[in-house]
Amino acid sequence: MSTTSQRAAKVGRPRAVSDTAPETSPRDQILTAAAALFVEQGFGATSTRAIAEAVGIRQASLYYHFAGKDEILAELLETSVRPSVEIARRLLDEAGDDPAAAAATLYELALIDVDTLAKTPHNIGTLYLLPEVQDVRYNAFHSERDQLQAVYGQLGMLARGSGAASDTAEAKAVVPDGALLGAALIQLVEVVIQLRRSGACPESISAPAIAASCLRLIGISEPAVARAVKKYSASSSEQGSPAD
Amino acid sequence: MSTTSQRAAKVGRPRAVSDTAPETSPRDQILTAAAALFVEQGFGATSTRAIAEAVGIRQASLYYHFAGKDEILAELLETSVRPSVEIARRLLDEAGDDPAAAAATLYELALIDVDTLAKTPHNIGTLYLLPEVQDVRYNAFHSERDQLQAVYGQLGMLARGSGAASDTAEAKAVVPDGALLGAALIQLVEVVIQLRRSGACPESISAPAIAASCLRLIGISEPAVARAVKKYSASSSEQGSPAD
DNA sequence: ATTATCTATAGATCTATAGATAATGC
DNA sequence: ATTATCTATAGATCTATAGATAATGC
Repeated sequence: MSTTSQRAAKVGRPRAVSDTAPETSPRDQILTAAAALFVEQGFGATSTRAIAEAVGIRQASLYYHFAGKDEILAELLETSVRPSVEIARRLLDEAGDDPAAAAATLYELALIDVDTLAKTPHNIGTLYLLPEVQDVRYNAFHSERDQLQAVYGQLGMLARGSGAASDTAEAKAVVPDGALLGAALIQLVEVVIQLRRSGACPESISAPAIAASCLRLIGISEPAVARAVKKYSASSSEQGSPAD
Repeated sequence: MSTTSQRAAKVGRPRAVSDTAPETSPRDQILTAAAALFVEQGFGATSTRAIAEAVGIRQASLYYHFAGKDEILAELLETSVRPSVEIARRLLDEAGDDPAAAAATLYELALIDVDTLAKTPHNIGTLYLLPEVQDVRYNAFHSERDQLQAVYGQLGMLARGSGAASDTAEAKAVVPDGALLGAALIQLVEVVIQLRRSGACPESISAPAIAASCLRLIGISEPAVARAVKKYSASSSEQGSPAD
């Protein structure tokens, strides 16, 4: 009897309104509902009551799972940035240090991040833009994000190589350094956040076009861009391809 | 007697705490204070009381100047985007339609916008990122911003010309169309918002490096980038240069 | 006994309005 | 008379805690 799928009897007092997603943990239900509200209305404008209502529990019940709104946001930020950082570090380790290999790796990283941001529910990347996130309370997130940016900067500098724009002294003034390059690359990847905000559906977003734009941004030649794309395609067809 | 600088006697009941910036209109004092708070703490997290306190008036007195927080934000958004749109449209009109001229114009536009965003008090560009701004209430702002983005897209397409990346069918898949190009260019220009957020002082930001990155992004060759920069420098030394 | 909810509520806001007041302008 | 402020406050929140309750687990 109890071995059959008996609707997973749950501990604790039942909810006043019945759980619509009993498979999901209450914690995740809260995170999901809060993410949607934070993204649509902003953090400060979202009340604990609104989150609780969206989940289908009473406002006070939130505090059993989280100490407050801050902690919900902190967890959302970290769980969304951590996988990117891990991938970025792995790719940087594996990357060859000749420019062509670095360019292919940068293309792959951009492709993965764009794809993730494009498909994530509720356009969760928007959370990075909330003014409240600047608070020291979210330093753990900032530190991870800085690492991600550093990887973008390093891959960009490696891929640019010794050639490219640094030929004439005149051009040198208009070539970004590593820090600016990292910031610019991440910024370009995150254009997908703005595209989704202005109504683009995830399928209409061309991750390859954005990733290739990252390569152009660092100042390598168009043939070098094409070679990097091709190199990535060749290596990814051996492994499983993460994005198309 | 009354002709001398007599401290500009003011109509209306005096403030409880004396005005620290009597030269500025109360309306502008409110806009400035609100901008700083919206950028630091977010819109929803900023109370009318906090704005009033920063100005040095009572909370209720705000309502003599604005119907509410919404109207303050709406005015901040419009007054910050409108000058950019006007400049963009003027530049697009004046721009020659050969790729080299368009590239120089795009460089100039990016330079001006980066410079403006870098120098604006309180990093006001952050306001564009507030989730609350998506509301229909701010449609006037969105419409102006869409126009700005369209100009970036058109200049980018013109500057790219018929050559560049569209050579091979393979490469074509990774070339952005006009809409994506406009979004990407604006996004890249706005990296300056993020740089300032992470503590960069306005002077440390290289507007030429960012503007040149915009040119690379569209996929023109490095010599073509250098020519566009040079062409801009030549034409701007006749006129007054807006940035450096 | 433990768990996850509930109800109830105190205390602290926050927004927006009504009406008074203290200047200048005429 | 007009203007720009003020004081006071109603009514609507919102957060966080205390303590009750209704399940399961042992």
